[in-house]
Amino acid sequence: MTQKPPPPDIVIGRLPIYLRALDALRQENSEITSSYELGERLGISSAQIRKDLSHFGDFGKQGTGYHIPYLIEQIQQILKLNHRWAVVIVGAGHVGLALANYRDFNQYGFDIVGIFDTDPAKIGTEINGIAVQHESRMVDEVQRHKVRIAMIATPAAAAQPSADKLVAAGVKAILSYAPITLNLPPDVKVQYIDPVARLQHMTYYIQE
Amino acid sequence: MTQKPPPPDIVIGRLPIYLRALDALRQENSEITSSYELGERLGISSAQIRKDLSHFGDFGKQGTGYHIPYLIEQIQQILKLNHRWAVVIVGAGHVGLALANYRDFNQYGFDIVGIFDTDPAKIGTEINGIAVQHESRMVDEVQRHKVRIAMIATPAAAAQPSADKLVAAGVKAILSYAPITLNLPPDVKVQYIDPVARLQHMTYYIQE
DNA sequence: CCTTGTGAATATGTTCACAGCA
DNA sequence: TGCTGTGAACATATTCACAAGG
Repeated sequence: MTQKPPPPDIVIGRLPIYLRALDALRQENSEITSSYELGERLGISSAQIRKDLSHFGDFGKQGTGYHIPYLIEQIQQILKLNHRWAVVIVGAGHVGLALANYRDFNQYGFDIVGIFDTDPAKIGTEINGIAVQHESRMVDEVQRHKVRIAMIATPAAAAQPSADKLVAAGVKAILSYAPITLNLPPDVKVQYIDPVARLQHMTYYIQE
Repeated sequence: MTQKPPPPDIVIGRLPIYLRALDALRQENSEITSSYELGERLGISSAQIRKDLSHFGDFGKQGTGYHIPYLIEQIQQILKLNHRWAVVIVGAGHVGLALANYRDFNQYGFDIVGIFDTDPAKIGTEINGIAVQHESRMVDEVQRHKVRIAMIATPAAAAQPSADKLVAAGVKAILSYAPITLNLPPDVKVQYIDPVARLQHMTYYIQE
């Protein structure tokens, strides 16, 4: 198994899903699984799982399947999850607060090291043990903690300027909850989470 | 322009994004736009926008472009956004509360008509004018309000049973924040929002 | 000119189906 | 036998490039 072209982004996007399913299987004390079992759980074809994994190595054994702890280990390595990541949150509104309180980030290796806002009334309040700081402190703090990942939870109008500051301070990945398309250098990855758009997508299919 | 095959789902998923951009343009008092301008704003090729829209009709004028209010109207109609939708939230933890407080749902035509949880301590508390009710009341309330859309914000273990109850009560679309793949009848649409998976996707690309 | 709508060409993604090995 | 890994076949999605109309 060798191939020059980088693995497709869509494949990278499925690895976290596989990881999730593998974690659940481990919790159930399984040692071994197969592309068929994984596929069944995830509603994905077994062939797709095998082909996806084959981009990164030969992780399975013919006739047997995949050793769960080993495969988890490998996927974590591929996704660079074998160390913790520092993350900041921009915006301390309802979304920012929910993110700060979300325990899964810590559990999966992401440490919230700062929350920033421009509203003086919010500065100094503590969320989940982290003090809200003024956004003017953001660039310094991002550099000090070598933060590479940010979550933007500001109003739409504030998102682009905040993103620019984050990028200038060294951030390389942004998860944005603001409903606008951000303009960023090509080496910075962005992902958008837009619940309203997701609902609007589904209404198309609902019969009246 | 005629075509038998239904428009691809991926195209439906982009319509809300187009709507968002058109709304922004309208706010800036533009009357007319082009596939080029839209594409520029959204980081999408103009050809893709034209082809996407062509699945539903001839909305533009050669040499001129698209009339913004007209195109907004048309897309809203396609996505069935020309009336309001009743929505329930399952789970009154941090995520459920953030969703309940999120003003955009109301602004874009989605009315939160109920929030449900199983924790006795939460029952009766009010969020954004909506009382949290016990989950045992959920099926009745969903039927009473003819709810077709639900957002699930429960722990992973509770998500599938909740989804089953929702579907039994008539829900046709589920936006799930629980990190598991739900098993549902084919006429029920699901979308997942999983911030941890999104972060894990992006870490792949971050150079150390 | 400018911009749409669209076949044709290309690129990307998924599934099939099976050789090969435990 | 039971499962992986993978070329080949197929299906889907995107871009090209241009005729036609304002």
